[in-house]
Amino acid sequence: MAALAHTPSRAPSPTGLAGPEPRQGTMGLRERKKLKTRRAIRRAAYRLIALQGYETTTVEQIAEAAEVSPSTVFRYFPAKEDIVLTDDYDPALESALRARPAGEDPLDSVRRVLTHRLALALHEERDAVVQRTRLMAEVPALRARMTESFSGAFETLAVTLADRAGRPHDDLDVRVFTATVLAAVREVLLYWAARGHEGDPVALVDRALRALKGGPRI
Amino acid sequence: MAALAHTPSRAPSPTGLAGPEPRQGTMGLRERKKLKTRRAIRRAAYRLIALQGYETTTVEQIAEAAEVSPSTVFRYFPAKEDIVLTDDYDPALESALRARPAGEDPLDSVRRVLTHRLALALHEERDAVVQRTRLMAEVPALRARMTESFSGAFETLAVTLADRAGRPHDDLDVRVFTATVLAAVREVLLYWAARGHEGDPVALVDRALRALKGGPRI
Amino acid sequence: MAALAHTPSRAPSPTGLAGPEPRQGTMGLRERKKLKTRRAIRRAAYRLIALQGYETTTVEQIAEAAEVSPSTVFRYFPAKEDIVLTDDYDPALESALRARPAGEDPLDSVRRVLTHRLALALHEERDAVVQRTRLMAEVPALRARMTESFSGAFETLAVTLADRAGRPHDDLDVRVFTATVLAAVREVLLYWAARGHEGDPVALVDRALRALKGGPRI
Amino acid sequence: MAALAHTPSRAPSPTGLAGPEPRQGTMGLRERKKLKTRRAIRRAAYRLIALQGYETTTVEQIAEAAEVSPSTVFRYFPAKEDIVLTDDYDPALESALRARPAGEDPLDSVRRVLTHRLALALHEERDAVVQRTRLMAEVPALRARMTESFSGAFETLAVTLADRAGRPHDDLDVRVFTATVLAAVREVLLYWAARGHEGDPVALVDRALRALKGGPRI
DNA sequence: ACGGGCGGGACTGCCCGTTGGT
DNA sequence: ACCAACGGGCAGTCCCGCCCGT
Repeated sequence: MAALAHTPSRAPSPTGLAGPEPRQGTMGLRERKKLKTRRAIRRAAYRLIALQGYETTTVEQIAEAAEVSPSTVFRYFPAKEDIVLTDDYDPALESALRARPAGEDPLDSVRRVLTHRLALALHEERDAVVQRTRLMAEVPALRARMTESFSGAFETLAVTLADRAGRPHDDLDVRVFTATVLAAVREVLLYWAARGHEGDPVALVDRALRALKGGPRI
Repeated sequence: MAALAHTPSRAPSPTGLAGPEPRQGTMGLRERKKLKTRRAIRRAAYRLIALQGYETTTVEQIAEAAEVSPSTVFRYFPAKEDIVLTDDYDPALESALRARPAGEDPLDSVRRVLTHRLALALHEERDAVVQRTRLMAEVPALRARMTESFSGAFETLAVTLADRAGRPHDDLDVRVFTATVLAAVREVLLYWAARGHEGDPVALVDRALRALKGGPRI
Repeated sequence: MAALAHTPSRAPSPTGLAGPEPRQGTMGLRERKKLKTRRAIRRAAYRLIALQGYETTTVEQIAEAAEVSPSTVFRYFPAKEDIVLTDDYDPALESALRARPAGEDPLDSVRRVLTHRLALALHEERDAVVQRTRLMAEVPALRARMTESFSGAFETLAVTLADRAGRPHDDLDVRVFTATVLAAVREVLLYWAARGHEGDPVALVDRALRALKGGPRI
Repeated sequence: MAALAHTPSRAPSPTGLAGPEPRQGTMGLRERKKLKTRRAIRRAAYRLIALQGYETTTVEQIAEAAEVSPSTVFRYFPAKEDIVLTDDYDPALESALRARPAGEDPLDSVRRVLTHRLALALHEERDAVVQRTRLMAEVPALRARMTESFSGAFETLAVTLADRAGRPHDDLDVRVFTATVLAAVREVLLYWAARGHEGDPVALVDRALRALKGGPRI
C-alpha cells in the first residue's frame, strides 16, 4: 500500500500505515545521510515519472537527477519498481493494531486501523497518494508488484493478527483472512484510481470492509 | 491459476479452470503447427526449470531445447514468466459458471466451479499442478505475476458474475467479490505448496470458500 | 598467440598461426556484415588502448568508437580481454601441421609451423604483433588470459598432434608435450616484449624450440 | 600450485611447496590475529565454494561466513580468485632447492623437490589438494589465474635456479626452463583432476618430468 | 510470418577510493 | 589510527522489443 504512504519524511511504506520516520536526532550522521539519499532518489524518481512516464524513465536518469550513481540506486532499492513501491517494515501499523481493544472483531480492528491510516495519508500528502495509485492502476509491472509489496503489510498484519488471536503465525485461516482483506482494499484503491480519484477513498474502503463482514457478496 | 491447468494438450491457463484445448481437427494446419510450437516451448521450459531452477534457466536455453529461435519464444509468450503462467482466455470457466442454477448464491457457484476444475486438474496431471504451485510459492517473480495471471480469470469471473447479477461490468462490489475469492484461493494454494503439497487441496479450497461465506474470520 | 596474428583482414587468432580470413565472396551478406562489425570493434579497441591503456579503456568507449552498442560488443566477444586475445579456431595452423612429412619429429614439425607463421605475422603487420605482445607482458589480466587463449591453439595442436601420432586426444603425453612447447613460446615472446621488442623473435623461438629437443636445460 | 599446499595452518601457496606457516609463538598478538582472520576467510570460502560452486559464491557471502566485512576480505586478498589461489612467497621451496647437491642436473633437482612437496601435501591434507585441483580444472577464471599463481613459484624457482647455474636472473634459458617444467606439472595435475583424482599424482608428475629430460616427446 | 541480429535497459557482482566513526 | 561502511565505476548477463532479410 505504498499508495497510502503519507509522509515524505520517511521511506514510503506500501501500507502507508507506517508511522513517522524515526527521529533524526537519535541517529548518527551516517544514518541521516542515508535517509537523505534515499529520499533524494525517490523524489527524483517521482518527478521524472510524473513527467515522462514509468517505463520511459530509466534508472540512469533517476540516478543523475538524484546526483548519485546508478549503483547507489540499486543499493537503496533492489529493483526499479521498489523505488515507487517500497515496503519498509511497518511498526506503526503493528502498534496501532495491537492497541485495538482485545475483544474487538479482527475485521473491525483492521478496518479501523487501515481507514485511519489512509485518511492520515490523504490529509498529509494527497498528491503523492494520487500519483502512486494512478501508477499502480496504469503500470502492469507495478500492479503486479503491488501484491508483493502488500506482502510486507501482509506479513505484519498476519503475524499481529495471529498473535491477537492466539494462533500460530502460519495459520491458514489467518493468512486467508489477511489476503482477502488486503485484496479488497487493493481493489477499492484501483477502482478509485480508475475513476480518476473521484470520491472519498476512505469511505469506499470503509464501506467495502464493512460489507465484507457478512461474506463476499454481490 | 496456471497451477490448476489440467491438460498438457492445451496451453495451461492460470485458472486451470480452462476447458480442454480446442479440437485439433477443427483447425487448419497453421493453427496446429502453432499449438505444437507453443507446447514444445512450454514443455522444454518446464523440463529445464525442473532441472536448473527458474532464474538460472535462460530464454535462450528454452528456445534451443524447443528448437526454435529466442524471438519465436517471445512471439508466443510476451514474457518469460508467461511461459509458466499463461492465461489464455478461459471459456470453460465461463460456461461452467453460466451453467449454474440462476438463484444460487454467487459464492457457492464460484466455489463449486473452482473446486471441480481443481479436482479435474489434479486427477489428470497432478505432477504439473504440483510443479507449478511450487514454482509460484518459491519464485518471487512468479508469485507476483500470479495475481496478474489470475487477472485473466479475474476478468472472466467478474464479467460473468456481473452478468448473472445484472450489474455493470465495472461494478465495485463485483470486483471486490472476485478479488477476495481469488485471493483466498491463491493463499490456500500457496499454503498447500509451502507444506510440501500434503493433504487435499480441493478440500482446503472448499473449506476456505465455505468459511468465507460468513465473512473473513479468524 | 594473438601476439602473432598477422592480418587485420581476419579476427586475430591467439596463435597468429591462422590462415587468412575466409574469402568474403563465399559468404552471405549477413556473414560479411558480422565480420565487418567484429573488425570494427577490435580496431576501435586497439586504437583506444594504444592511446589510453588497457584498464582505463572501457567497453562503453570501445562500443561508441565502433558505433555499436555495448551489448553488441559482448555478443561478439565474451569478455573484454577477448577483444585483444581472441582465438578463433585456427584451421590454417592445423592444415600446416598436417602437411608436415609423416615421419618428422613432432617437435620439429611444430617448430617449423610456428616460426613460419610468426615470420609471416611480423612481415605483414609488425605493429600489431608488437602492440599485442607488449600488452600481454604488461597487463596482468591479459597475461593470465594468454594461457587460456593459447588453449585454443593448444587444443588444435594437441588434437592434430595426437592424430598424427595415432594417440587418443586426451593422451597425457600429448598434452604435456603441447603445454611445454607453448609455454616455451609464450616465455620467449614475453621476454622479447620485455626487452622492448629488440632482436628477431623468430630466431629466438626457433632457438628455444631447438634447444628444447634435448630436454629443458640451463 | 595452491593445489599442493599441504597445511591448513598456513595460507596455501600456489606451489604447495611452501614451508609451514610461520610459528605463531614468534609473532605479536597483531600478527596472530591477522593470520586467524586470513584463515577464517579462506576456510569460509572453501566451505561455501564446495557447497555452491565458485561463481555462485559471492565475496559478500564469504565475508559474512567469516564474520568480517567485505572490505576486510579485499584487504587480505587482492581478488576473489586469490582466496583460492594465493601465492605467499615460498621460502621452503627455495631452501629445499638450494639444499640439492651442487652438480645435480637442474631438472632432477626440481623434480625431486616438487614431487617431495606434493607427496607431503597429499599426505597431510589430501582433501584440500583434491578440492583445489578440481576447482582449477573446472573454473576457467581459476585455471587462467593458475599460471599467474604459479608465477610466484615461477619467480622463486627461476631465481634460485639462475643462482645455482650462475646466470643472471632474467636469463632467457632459465625462464624457458622454468616455464616448461611448471607447464608440465600443471598439465599433469589438471589431467589427474579431470580423471576424478584417480591414481597417484606424485608418480604421474615424476614420470612426466623424467620423460621431459629427453625433450618433449610423443 | 519467421529466424535472427541488434539495441538498450535492468540488475548483479567485483573491486577500489574515501570518509566517518570508534 | 585503524577499519567498517559507503559510494562509484565497470564488466558482464539476461530480458525483451524492434527491424531486417528471407
